[in-house]
Amino acid sequence: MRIGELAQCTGVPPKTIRYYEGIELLPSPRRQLSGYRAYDDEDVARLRFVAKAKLLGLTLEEVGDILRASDPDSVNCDHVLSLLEAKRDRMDAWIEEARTLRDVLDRTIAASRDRLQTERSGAYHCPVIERGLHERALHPGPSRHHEIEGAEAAAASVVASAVRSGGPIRHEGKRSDAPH
Amino acid sequence: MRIGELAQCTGVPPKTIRYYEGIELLPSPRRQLSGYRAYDDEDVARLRFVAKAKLLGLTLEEVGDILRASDPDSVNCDHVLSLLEAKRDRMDAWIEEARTLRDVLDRTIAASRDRLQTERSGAYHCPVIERGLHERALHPGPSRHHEIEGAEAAAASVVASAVRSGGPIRHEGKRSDAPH
DNA sequence: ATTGACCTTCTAGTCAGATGGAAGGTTTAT
DNA sequence: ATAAACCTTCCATCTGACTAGAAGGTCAAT
Repeated sequence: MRIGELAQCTGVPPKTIRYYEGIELLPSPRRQLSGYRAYDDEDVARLRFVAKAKLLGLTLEEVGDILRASDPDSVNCDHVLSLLEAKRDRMDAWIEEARTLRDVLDRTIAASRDRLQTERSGAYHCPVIERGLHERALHPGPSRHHEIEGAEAAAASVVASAVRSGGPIRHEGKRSDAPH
Repeated sequence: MRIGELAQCTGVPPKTIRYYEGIELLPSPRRQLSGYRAYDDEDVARLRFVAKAKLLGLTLEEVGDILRASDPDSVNCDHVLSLLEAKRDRMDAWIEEARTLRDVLDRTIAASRDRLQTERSGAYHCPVIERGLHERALHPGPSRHHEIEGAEAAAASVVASAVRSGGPIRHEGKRSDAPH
């Protein structure tokens, strides 16, 4: 079986398979006379294991630990289980922090909206015009997001501790999980 | 005020301030005759705003959007609020996914432990010896983490969808949030 | 024979958010 | 005078998990 077929039947792209080999997550396979990588059923099973472990939230490093520990009759399942348990516990702590952060965010939003609410009264309200007419000459200071800037220091420190410990702040970049 | 003092009173390290300037998150400040960057109170306010927005979970790009939108009388607070709301909603979706993933992980652990439990019976049980005595000759197949590999496809697909949409799988690298 | 799909290695880039260090200039205090 | 502390620019590196592309070799079918 060549790399394309392995990719096909595991859902892991060829590039990624070579990458895994490069970081020594997977062993170097035999080669055909042509130089092409030759895989067998055990490779399929191993790569499927890697893919599934990854789905369960293990990092490639953790998966590598497991594979490398699979040597002579070591207590693999215990190792796997303890890794999974550690991961679960970390996720627990982590979801907790995320919830805290979310609530602080929500409270900040509510507070800010309240403040905005008291400013604008009528139906046809446009802050731009409003400020153009009344505020400009009176308060030529820095622009209005100082309102937001005034969020309580207490809240900020709560968030800080959440963030510090590896919180859920993350930008959704382009994540192409679909193989190929 | 030079960069060190700005760093001191905002808690943002000099390197990071220069980095922010480099990515055009902060404007290039005036320079002293010596070439040193010269900051004033507005720079302090702006950098504090950046730091706080970051604490609230906005990315630098989002913060940059806000700062850049702070031009001529634009509806800044609305912009800020909608960004924060979008962030909060994303976090909600995301905590939900994390919880799903956590539960799948937990169920997998429980199921695997059950299977292990049925294998080992007595008090002084060592899988290594056990297998050495009984299993080796009988089942010379691939090692035991195929047990874990057998996690239900349904569960895996649930996790897959969680992961695909930018789930909480993340390795805690060294995050030094403490300034200096 | 030649097209096209597949394979090889290698280098380099992506995302976010910095951090480390080298080589050198300035300021301040003793 | 000189040492320490601070500043400058520039370049490289880190995290994790890939992905893109170039330049070229191999294989199956028409």
